[in-house]
Amino acid sequence: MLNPNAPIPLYRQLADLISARIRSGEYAPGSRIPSEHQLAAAHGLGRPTIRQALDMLIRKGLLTRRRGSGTYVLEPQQEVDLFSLDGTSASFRKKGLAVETRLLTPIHLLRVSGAAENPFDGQQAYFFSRLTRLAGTPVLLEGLYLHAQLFDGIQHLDLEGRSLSAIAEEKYYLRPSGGKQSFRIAIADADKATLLAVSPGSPLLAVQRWLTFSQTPCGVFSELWCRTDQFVFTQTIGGTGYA
Amino acid sequence: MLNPNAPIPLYRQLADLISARIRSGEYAPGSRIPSEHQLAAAHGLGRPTIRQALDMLIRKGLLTRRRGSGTYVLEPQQEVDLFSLDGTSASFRKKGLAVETRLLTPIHLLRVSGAAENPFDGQQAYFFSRLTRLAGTPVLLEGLYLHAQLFDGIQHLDLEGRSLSAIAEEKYYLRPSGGKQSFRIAIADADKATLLAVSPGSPLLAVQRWLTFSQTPCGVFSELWCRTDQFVFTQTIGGTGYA
DNA sequence: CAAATTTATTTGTATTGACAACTTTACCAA
DNA sequence: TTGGTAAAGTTGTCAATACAAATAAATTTG
Repeated sequence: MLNPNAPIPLYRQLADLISARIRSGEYAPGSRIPSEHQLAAAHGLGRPTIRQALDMLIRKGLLTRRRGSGTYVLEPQQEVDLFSLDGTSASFRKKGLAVETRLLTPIHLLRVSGAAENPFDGQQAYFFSRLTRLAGTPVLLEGLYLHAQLFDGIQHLDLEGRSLSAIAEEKYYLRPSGGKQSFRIAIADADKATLLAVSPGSPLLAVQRWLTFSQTPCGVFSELWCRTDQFVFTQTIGGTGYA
Repeated sequence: MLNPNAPIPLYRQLADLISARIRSGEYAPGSRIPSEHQLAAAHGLGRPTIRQALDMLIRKGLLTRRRGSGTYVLEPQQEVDLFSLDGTSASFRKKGLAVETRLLTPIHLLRVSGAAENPFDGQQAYFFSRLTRLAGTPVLLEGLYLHAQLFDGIQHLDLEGRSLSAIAEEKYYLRPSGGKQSFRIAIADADKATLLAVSPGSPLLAVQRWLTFSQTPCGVFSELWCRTDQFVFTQTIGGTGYA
């Protein structure tokens, strides 16, 4: 089972094993996993090593500990999709509403200019835009800029029907390490009014987002224009970042 | 210095001591703190206890470790204030703009009713409201609801000039473990228009926020109405949550 | 003097052991 | 049957010890 000669430390291997048991349903949400002493006996490890493994999973939000009682599996938390709508489209799908996202501008490399807030100003970046409809009504317009070197070759991939965060993680091994976002009320110009089916001059929620990757201060910059008369822009906060 | 008979565990006391040394500048950003063995000798503690203290500070983003080299103080990161404006007021202070926050409604216990999105609906909760001015112009109106049991006795504390997150942490040992927020465009009614010095019917950014504490699904619910014509509502994302 | 090697230092992993603090279960008396 | 107490079980804190892996400093060699 656990291999002391492998380069991966034992506590890590155990965390992965327990994580797999959670994922497979062997340790169901709400259930209590074996005690630290039991796990130590079962795996032939010391209790501090068990605790290190469990500490990891607790920090990832998979488990919680109750002193005197045991260690319990938490309900799965929805992972925040920072590339787009966050929890919003998932909650709409739960309600059975049709969510449809279509590319407006296919992804291509361009030189960004005259956009002071865009971190790629004066440089090349990949750009694409898309429109999301909710039960047929356009509700979200997005423009995304991707770091040219980090996402080298992405224009050859098919973006339709794929989550950009999945692509970033699976193809480029990239996970955002943090970022910044801003919110303001923007007034719809003629183009955006047409795309979002509102009157010119209507207020739209304008969101800008800067995503940081570990070695890159800004790897993704996105701008979203939302019709909050049609839906509520919701977002999960933090998760485990404040424990 | 450290008191083994105090109810606070030694690793916690040490973390606080090191944290205070960082804050006072004794351990400057970029500098290396004493080694784990040195700290153990200096405080008469075992190394695992030292490591527990340092682990805490590393997770809070104050320190970083380099194997074979030592433990270093990180540049201060702006801590997200989830109780209010996030990074926004700090960035305004940096620009030398006067930020003034005043209580409108003093904190008191009330029974919440007829507010479907308020998690305290049908229950008692502490409530207070405040107005923030930027260079004299009202820009942010807030209403905050606090869990009656979690914040027992808070009405006796002076809230003026104190950050609610500092109070929550120092007085109640509470840190949010996560939460949810929503954004939409609201239309200013007469009251809000007066308070925020806009015309009735003007669009305002309406933010709702639900903060979770470890044993309490919702400990703090807040509603904010922001004039984004006067400032940009910005927010740091995640930080260490995705590492 | 520069490069290579060795030594010292420091963090990373892992162990056995002990006691404290809290929760749960079992048992007994009213 | 209910309430109180004791025992058992479990996590939380803390220790001493040991070796591995990486980095930094010192020493040696060309």
